Amino acid sequence: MPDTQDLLFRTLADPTRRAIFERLCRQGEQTVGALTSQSGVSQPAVSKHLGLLKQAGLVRDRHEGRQTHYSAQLGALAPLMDWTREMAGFWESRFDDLEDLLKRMDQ
Amino acid sequence: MPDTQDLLFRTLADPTRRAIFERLCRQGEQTVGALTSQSGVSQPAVSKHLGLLKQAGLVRDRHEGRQTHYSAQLGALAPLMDWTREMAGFWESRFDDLEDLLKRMDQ
DNA sequence: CGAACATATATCTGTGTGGTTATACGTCAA
DNA sequence: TTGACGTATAACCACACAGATATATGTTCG
Repeated sequence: MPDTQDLLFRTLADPTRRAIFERLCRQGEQTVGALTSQSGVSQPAVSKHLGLLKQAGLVRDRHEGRQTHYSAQLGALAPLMDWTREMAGFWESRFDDLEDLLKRMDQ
Repeated sequence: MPDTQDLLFRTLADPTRRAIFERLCRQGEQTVGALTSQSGVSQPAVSKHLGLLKQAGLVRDRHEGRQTHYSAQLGALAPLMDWTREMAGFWESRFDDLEDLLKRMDQ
């Protein structure tokens, strides 16, 4: 069972899938057909990508007649932002430590 | 030729590789041996991961005698933060648009 | 020099997964 | 009900790639 960050990174690692997600972010809710027409891959491939995006919590689906509308769930990106900030934070704290050390050495 | 974001996402998608990078972020510069001892995979595997991390600009290497020291290059995470912010930005702007629409409808 | 060590490269293998086509499932219109 | 449509699922294939083992490259020490 992969943790949330792993699932997010793995899900967004594929260019086609990420492009679909980006499109949903930029242009809002879209049907599978609309997404397929600009994806460069077949409709089943798009459905599969959407399934994985949904599994990662990155999209919602809404059924309306025979169409399915998908939309981005931006909240799902939070763990990614947290992770990035955390990594940057570790770096900065180590940098501060170094700075302190240099200051003490300077005395 | 993959763009920077694609390379970043793909590089960080692997759990073993991401763990190595995290360790370098948390604990600073490490030798290949030190990284190997806690990675759960073989030394060649670690070397290969470090090679990919380096290719993505996420780590630097410094040779000292027969050891190689690796350290995290946090600047390389910037495109990732930019992308995340961009996606969140699109979402917010669409939210603002909706708000505007509702306001106009309210009049 | 030769041996132990640290890391990198070579080669191979198994598997995960993105892609396809074919088909099933649900919905709307006639 | 029949047929067209929109989407999802099934079955299959090809390929990328993470991992292993074996070996090469380079370094320190005796």
